[in-house]
Amino acid sequence: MSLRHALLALLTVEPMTGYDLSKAFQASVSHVWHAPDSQIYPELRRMEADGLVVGTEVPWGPRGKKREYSVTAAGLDAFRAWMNEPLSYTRERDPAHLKAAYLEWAEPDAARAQLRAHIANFDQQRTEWLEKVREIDTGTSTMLEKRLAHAPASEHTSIRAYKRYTYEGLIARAEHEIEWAERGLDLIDDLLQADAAPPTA
Amino acid sequence: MSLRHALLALLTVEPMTGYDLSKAFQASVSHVWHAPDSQIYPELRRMEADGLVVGTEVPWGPRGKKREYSVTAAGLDAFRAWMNEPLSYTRERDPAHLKAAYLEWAEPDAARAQLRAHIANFDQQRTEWLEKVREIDTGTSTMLEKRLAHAPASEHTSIRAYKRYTYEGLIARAEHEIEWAERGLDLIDDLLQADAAPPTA
DNA sequence: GCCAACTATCTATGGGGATAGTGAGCTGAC
DNA sequence: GTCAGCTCACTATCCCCATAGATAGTTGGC
Repeated sequence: MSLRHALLALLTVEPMTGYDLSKAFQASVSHVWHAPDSQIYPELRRMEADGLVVGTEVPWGPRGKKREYSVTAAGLDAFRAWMNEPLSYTRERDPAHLKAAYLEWAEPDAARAQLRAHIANFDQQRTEWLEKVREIDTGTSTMLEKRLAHAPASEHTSIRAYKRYTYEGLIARAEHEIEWAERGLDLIDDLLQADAAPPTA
Repeated sequence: MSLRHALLALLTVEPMTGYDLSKAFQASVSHVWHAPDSQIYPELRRMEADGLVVGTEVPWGPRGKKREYSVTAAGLDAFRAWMNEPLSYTRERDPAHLKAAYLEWAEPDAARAQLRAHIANFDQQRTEWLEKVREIDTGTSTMLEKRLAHAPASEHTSIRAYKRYTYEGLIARAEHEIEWAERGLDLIDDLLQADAAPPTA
């Protein structure tokens, strides 16, 4: 139920079309939130029906048009309300750790491939987040700079700090996952070696 | 699509009823996988139709009966196949980090409550996983000991090692999340202090 | 002037999962 | 001997989301 809030979060920065939002999810904010356009467009309609956003037709080229959504006062209220209410932590599903717990069933090569894929996945995430932090620091994050432009100067430090804080946490998490998978690769080797040369004691 | 594999994983240890599986998800394996019984029973039926498991009626008390499912050879094949094929990493949704990125919208108290809830959540997980590791080490994990009883002695080291490895990773992750949230609490305080006493430079 | 690539929006279908309820039998404590 | 609490199984509904595909207009390069 919080695609809605993710959309509100992005729209607090500036009015956007469904397409813009879809791009934003695909690129910058992926791995924090993601949604296909087939989910975004209808949700925007619903949000408009609920008075959280208003859509206005904007000409696009000679004949084309697009629909740009901006947050209403009610939308801001809803977003603030969500921000002020605690999250409910639902039990998660974690296929990677599920598999790890039963790794003895996999061929050693498959087990290694699995862990390497884990590393590759989080290494890519890590790279993305590092780039985000760099953008925050150099002032080249378009979303952040737009957000700052609409906010009083007194809040700039906080806004910047929270963004950085978020991405730092994600980087640390990615690094932790990489480390864990690397220890797993070592473990596989150790177990195979122990197997090849059983204890002489 | 991998509730099915989670069920297979548990059933490789020993035959179980839907109720047993539901309990197993609620207790021990929650946070790695979780499913309500309303999902489990129909899935077991489907798995039986697909030949992955067979259910047998077992008497339970004078009049009652229960349906115990055990994995078939085809089920073992399917499980091994899944173990040997790489996971597809889908983009995840992370409400906690989404919120963190927009923390300036929350009241300071709400922000603190949010982070404290984050800490409480992962602290509880951490406690659970630590207990799991303790059970593994002391041989009091019923599931693990049953698994070992059915496995050749040569594999005992690996099985034990992979289980431990999994839980260690989860513990480290929980600790990382706690650390991150604690840094967040400090950050909130710092930003409020800076606000109260603006730079004199 | 045409084609490829991109922008923009929408619909359909199906699976997975959350939530909530029904109903039956069993067990043990009081 | 009965009531509370547990074991066991199943059903219904609704939402979220993934995937895929339809459609139409725009822009830029060759």
